[in-house]
Amino acid sequence: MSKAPPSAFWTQPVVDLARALIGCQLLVDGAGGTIVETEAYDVDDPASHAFGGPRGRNLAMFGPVAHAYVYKIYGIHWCLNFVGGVHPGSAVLIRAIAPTQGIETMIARRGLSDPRKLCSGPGKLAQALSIDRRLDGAPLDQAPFALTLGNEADIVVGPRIGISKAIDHPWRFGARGSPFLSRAFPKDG
DNA sequence: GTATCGATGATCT
DNA sequence: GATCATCGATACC
Repeated sequence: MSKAPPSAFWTQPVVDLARALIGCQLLVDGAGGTIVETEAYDVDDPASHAFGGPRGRNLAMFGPVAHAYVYKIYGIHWCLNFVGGVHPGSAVLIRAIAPTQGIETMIARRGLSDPRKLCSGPGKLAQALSIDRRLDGAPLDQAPFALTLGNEADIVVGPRIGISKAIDHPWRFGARGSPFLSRAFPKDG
């Protein structure tokens, strides 16, 4: 059976954490599935909201690990991050999930029936899992969150998506060949 | 298949 | 006023 991550899981380097989260199961109020795509954002990373120190919306990033950081982007979409890493201010963006539980609920929230489009992107999964500002700073080991460790051997790496700074860091991770990724990886095998 | 663009609001200069 | 860790609709190849 699956277990919740130990505290040491969260305090490993954030890039390692992003890789380790691939294959873990994430449920929010009973809806969700297997994490198939993540990105790491380090505290000294110009592309990170934490760059420049704690202020405004990024305060949750400097809070305790194993908590959520949720923000709104482009005035429309919510994005879910997991706070973790060696230093305060780093976090992992959850970019895509393979839906396994609460699929009917997620279909209703998204207004779509194609399972490949339910959670294949940060804004999409936030809508499918009903993520919004009320979960900013919420602990991941308590309801409505339920996170359990998983295994994923075949992981692909690539540059992060949608950023304009530090674009060369290969800090995007995905389950190779998954049909639930937000986009294909550049040099997939 | 790829390219471009509008929505819509918080944050930053 | 510009930018933004996005998405979906549209136009074109």
